[in-house]
Amino acid sequence: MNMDPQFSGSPAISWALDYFASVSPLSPAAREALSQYMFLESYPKKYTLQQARRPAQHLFLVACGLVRSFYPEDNREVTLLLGMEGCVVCALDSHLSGRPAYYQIETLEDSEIIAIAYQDLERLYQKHHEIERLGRMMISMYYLQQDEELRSLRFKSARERYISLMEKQPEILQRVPLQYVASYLGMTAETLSRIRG
Amino acid sequence: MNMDPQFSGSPAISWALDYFASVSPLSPAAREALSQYMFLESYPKKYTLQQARRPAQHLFLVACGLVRSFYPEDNREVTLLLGMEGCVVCALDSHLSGRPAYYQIETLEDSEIIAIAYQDLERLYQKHHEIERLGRMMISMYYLQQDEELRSLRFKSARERYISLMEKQPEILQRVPLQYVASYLGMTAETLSRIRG
DNA sequence: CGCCGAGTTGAACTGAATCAAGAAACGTGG
DNA sequence: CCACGTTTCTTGATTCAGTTCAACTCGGCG
Repeated sequence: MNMDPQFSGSPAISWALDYFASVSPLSPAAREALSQYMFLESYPKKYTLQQARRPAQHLFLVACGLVRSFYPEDNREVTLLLGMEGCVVCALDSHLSGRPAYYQIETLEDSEIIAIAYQDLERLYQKHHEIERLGRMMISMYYLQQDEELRSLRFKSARERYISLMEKQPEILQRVPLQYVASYLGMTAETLSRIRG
Repeated sequence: MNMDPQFSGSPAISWALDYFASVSPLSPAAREALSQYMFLESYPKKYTLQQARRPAQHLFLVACGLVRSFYPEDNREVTLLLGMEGCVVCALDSHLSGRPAYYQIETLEDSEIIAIAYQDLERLYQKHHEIERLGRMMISMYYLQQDEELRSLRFKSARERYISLMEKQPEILQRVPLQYVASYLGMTAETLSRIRG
């Protein structure tokens, strides 16, 4: 691995590249090409990374901190995803469909975020077969996640969904305001509160 | 396009290749390579293409007829997808995760099905960048479909879901027994019956 | 005919939403 | 450090969409 900071970037970016390579192997050339288009930035709490109803421009990787994506449906927000360190968050719907995003994305804590422009990503896909594969693997992982969520909404009760979150991602319950957790689990804040009691 | 039947196969297979190429362009070489691994077969009504709790071996493309995939959850089946002509149906969860499939897949009418072995597909992905891209595009489409379903389950009432099916795929209501349509829409057969009245 | 699966209809039940009011926790400025 | 307003969380009473269970109808088909 090339440790020249010009190419490998900050430790956060190098960590992110390692993460990508663990999903699908990357040659030094692909790794270097990818690193050219990854940008690390800091954002304060409550910062909006992606505005709903606008086309998505970037994919985000949480290096540190916490973000959520949500539908600003009606007057009632519905949280879709709570992403902690190591989580990729993006308005995939917009990226894939080319239409404006349904989702909005914002930080819940001060965060370090790595951004990649979709435009750059498209070019990287074309140029590097390995990166195209990485893209395929990543979206496959998202598909599976969604699949599980769908199953969970269809078959599990509110209480069961809460219990399975407690088992799988207990940290979330510590760090995220309960109202967001509630809508993430597909229930009202009142219901969540009762379940916890 | 090579019309030698050895390569372009039956009209159904050639149609399927055209469909794939419309999702993402395929060079003659990639097209020919893909065609080598596509097999057309006829199945009677009620035939099980994919057994639940077994690893998925094939991806299916409906050339003609009608199939459904469903969870054989508890004693109560839940239909996930009703696929008519031109629809790709597979136990993606199993293919992507490597674990046994949750889904079961069966024909609802006598059908002509094109099958591709996942094993062959993997090799094609590695060998042809264009096919890898096709794979990425296809799964992206699935992701978006699922995304919409999730939104629909979260935000729409039973009646609204029925109406939007009537608008988008009215043929389904003609061809599929209502009990399956009901669970596809995430409601009981009784509820669907009341909504229709 | 009479059986059988598919669809409809009715009555009672229930999980979760809604509406409303209070209690705790939090941050900000004095 | 406390007082204040604001936001977050809890608790209670009521309502509602959709489920469940059970009976009944209809249209084939042996």
